[in-house]
Amino acid sequence: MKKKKVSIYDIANRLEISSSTVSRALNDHARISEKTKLAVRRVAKELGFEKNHLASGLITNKSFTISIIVPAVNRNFFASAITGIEKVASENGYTVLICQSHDQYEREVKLIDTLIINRVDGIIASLAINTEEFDHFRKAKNAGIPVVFFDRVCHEIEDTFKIVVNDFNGAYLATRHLAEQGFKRIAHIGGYQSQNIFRERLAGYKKGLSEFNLPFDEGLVRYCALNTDDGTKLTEELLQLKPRPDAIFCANNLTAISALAYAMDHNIKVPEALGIVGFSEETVSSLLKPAITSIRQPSEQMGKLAAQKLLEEIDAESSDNMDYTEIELRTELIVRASSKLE
Amino acid sequence: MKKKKVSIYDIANRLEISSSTVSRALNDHARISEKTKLAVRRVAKELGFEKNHLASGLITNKSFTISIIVPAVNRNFFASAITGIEKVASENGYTVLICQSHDQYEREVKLIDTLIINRVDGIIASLAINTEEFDHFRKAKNAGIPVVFFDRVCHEIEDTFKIVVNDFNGAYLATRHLAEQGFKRIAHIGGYQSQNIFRERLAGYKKGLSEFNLPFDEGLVRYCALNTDDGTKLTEELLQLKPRPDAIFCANNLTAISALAYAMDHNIKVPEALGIVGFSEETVSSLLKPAITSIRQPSEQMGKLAAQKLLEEIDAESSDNMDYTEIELRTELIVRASSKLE
DNA sequence: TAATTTTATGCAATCGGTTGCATTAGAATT
DNA sequence: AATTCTAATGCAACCGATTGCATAAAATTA
Repeated sequence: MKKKKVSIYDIANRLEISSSTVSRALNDHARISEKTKLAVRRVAKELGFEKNHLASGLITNKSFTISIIVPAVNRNFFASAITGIEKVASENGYTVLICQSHDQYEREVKLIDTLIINRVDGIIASLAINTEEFDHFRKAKNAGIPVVFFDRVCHEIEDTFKIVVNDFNGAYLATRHLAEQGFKRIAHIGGYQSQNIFRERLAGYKKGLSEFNLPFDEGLVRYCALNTDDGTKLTEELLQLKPRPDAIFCANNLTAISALAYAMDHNIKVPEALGIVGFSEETVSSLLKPAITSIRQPSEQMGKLAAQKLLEEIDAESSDNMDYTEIELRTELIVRASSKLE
Repeated sequence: MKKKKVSIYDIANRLEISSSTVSRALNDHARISEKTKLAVRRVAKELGFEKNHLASGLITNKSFTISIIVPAVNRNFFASAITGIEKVASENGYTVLICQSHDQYEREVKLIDTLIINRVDGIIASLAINTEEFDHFRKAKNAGIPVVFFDRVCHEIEDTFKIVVNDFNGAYLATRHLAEQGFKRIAHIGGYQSQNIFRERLAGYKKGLSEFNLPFDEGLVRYCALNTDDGTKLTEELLQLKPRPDAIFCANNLTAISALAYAMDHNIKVPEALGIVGFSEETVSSLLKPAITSIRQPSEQMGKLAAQKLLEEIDAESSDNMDYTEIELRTELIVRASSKLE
């Protein structure tokens, strides 16, 4: 049984004033004298008063809770984004509800429903890999709940902030780097093209190729859910092609790691016989032998920005005058052993 | 601006009955006729009614929210425990609030305060590595909020459920395995001994040694926070000893991965010149070359159990008749290349 | 000193459900 | 037909904080 807690009425009784005065004093209302405010604060502290958010939320129609929906929390990129979001949120007195879609569209839809019912004040989301339809987010918007997308964003809904990195450029940097190292047949393990970011990464890959006059060959490209199983299977497929590709640019890091594992299993020397570059970093990227070259994304920064934009929108009186820009951050190429031919 | 929503009063008006009847009908109260219930449900659906949890929570003093506090969400063990907790929680209509202590005692204390203020219905926690004092958890208990510990548990507070694995046995299995493979000088990178699980793992290690008549040598043991930096530094220290250890049993997986990385950097062949075994699995454990032998923990199962026990305690009228057992699950040795001499 | 303004506080309704107790209508019993 | 019982529903208080409006007290002005 949860204990009864100290309420503003207890403070009011003790000081023989009304509860409205206590409420106003605690909220630092201008119409309350300094003397009363001090007294109220003192007694509040004395009794160990803690505001009941349920009660104030009921009347102000706010929960001071925002929610994050990500595919999975155990990927480094999302974990650091979450860390960034949490920092900004807690600074502003918000609690953060973390939800995992496990990259399943159906779960994402259900989660949004739950969040609407629970009246969260805002939602930050990165789409499940198979989400191609966005009515659930529109439903949230219609319920008056602001939505901010990051990384895997939805362009179909225009009145939302979007925080992305320059995926095109990142992929271009990665591919160019491989070409500069002298690799000639550069394959690509990409994500399903339903997600914009993976289309961008494919486009950047193409640009990287063409800049070095390397032909784009659809046969060297594979699309998948970017998990380890896919990575292993598709690496095998690619490496059985004749002639064999001499490098792979992977659209995420898990597939890059599985590509590396596959190569080593089959005595294919990395980077001599196969150059590998990944996208976004895992904690272990630098620990693997050879360490994996990768595109670093400012994940925590993205999280912070997403949270800031969301709070901005929550605080705005009406969302009519919102300037819904898409914010694009820069990526960085981190060269490690898996792609360096010297 | 959040939109006004349909309330039970809207349903009551439409049907020209009282709000209490609507409330009871929706809660399937025995005293309401089937006919009325059906009508209420129909209209509720028609109008798109969604119960306001703030309002009902205010009066029932429940939030239908439970919270998890873990050191970090981006470790595989915690991520799967969270997944387990979420499954059980959502089946029972609870929302899960995930918090990260980032392995810092101070943050853990703050988080608990926030949770108490937010009136969560229960807390599931795995301690920060430097938590040696538990008043914050007692405070939660005193506020009437049940606490369940898992993995890194607190034995000082007796009236809580605790879900653990047999750390002693896991460590014993790991060490015995190394000894069986013929390794003679087995070192140990352990966690700070403030945490019970790391004391257990050390004890299991000792038993494994003694069973094979290998002497326990304090000089071969190091204690740390078990992050990658510590792992790298301490591996270096250990490998510079003369005579050099020929195997390392690491108390977690991150340190095992860094030990492997260090060895490969310095041309020390694994497993021939150095056997490595870790504790608990990361997604990449099996992808590394050589793949790392490890102790597998039933992490999702632990999460499920923790959630079940917590809900049990929440539902119990008074906590007097709770049977606070410590539940111990089994670990399993997964032998991979990093320790197999053949 | 009376009238007016300013400042500080209280009253009471409200948010949206829940619940103990009272009430009504209808069925069952005598 | 009168009485008792039961099933179904309504009344109204309540959870704890917020807030528009009223009012009292103090300060200022005429």
